[in-house]
Amino acid sequence: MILSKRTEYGLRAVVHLSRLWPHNFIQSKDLSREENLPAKFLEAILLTLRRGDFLESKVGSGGGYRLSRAPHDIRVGEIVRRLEGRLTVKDASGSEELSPGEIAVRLINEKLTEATDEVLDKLSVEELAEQAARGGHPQQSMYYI
Amino acid sequence: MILSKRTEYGLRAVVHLSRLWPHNFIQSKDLSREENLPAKFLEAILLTLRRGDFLESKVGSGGGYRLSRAPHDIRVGEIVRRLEGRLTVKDASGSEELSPGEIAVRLINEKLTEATDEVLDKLSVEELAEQAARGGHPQQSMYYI
DNA sequence: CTAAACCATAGCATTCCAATAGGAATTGAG
DNA sequence: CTCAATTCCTATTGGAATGCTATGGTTTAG
Repeated sequence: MILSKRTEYGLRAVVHLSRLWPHNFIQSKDLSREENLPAKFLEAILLTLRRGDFLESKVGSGGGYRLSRAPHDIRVGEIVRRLEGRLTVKDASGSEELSPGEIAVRLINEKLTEATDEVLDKLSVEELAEQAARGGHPQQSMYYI
Repeated sequence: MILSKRTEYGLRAVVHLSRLWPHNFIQSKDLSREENLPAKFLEAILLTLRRGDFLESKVGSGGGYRLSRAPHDIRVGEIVRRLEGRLTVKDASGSEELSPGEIAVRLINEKLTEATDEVLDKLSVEELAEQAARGGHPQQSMYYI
């Protein structure tokens, strides 16, 4: 159940971008340096995210990327599904007679998909970035200090 | 979040085997025919499961496989983890300083692992086989008819 | 005009996956 | 004792996916 590098880098980029929101653009090259990600690979990933309407870009000299929506309004699941490119839906082959074993597998897949989707959709990019900034702890008390 | 063929076939085999429990052995060849699985590939998978102590085997003429424990006592998660061969635990690299993005990724991975493990460990092989036999519905009423 | 940036496609190296090949070891049947 | 059936074991293959790079086009600020 491990994420691909593509998804991993994409998430890191998005988390980084969410900390700049809603201020101005950051350039791919700078982002790759600051997050220590392979430059050209990152470019391709950012492009995918732009096509998925998660990013806005400004072309030309002085251009760059920024989130197209508030981090609060982006579910982590949207990002992951876009990058992972999993359709998962290759069943639905209709009237085939399935053996109990095949049904069992379908059942497991459904349960897994449901569980992971819930995890990923329950969490906004804002919440994720916040938790990560706190060092990985879900909800450090606001009232401490 | 899709299972590998290896895991899929393994699950189908285990579900099949659970319906024979606790009676006698079934041979790899017959199992592959009845569940329509590639013979040699299945052999390798059964071997893995045996090494994982889920199956007992009898060698030689008249040999075969059977579950080494009651279907009630095998969690689906055990099977899947064995076949999927996931270590997932390649972090823990100690004192490295992680960026927020990296922490975010680790967080997501942890949440996903937790969620999928819960799904898979909540379910015994017996329950899975039963649900599959009913056509995929979790708990058809016992009291109907 | 030109340099800085995004946009786009093609390609490469490596790894992983699904499956097979070929045989060694073991055992039951006759 | 011999033979056939069966599990056990290792190696290998073909193909796809992954991770990444190369190259060049397009747009825009100054």
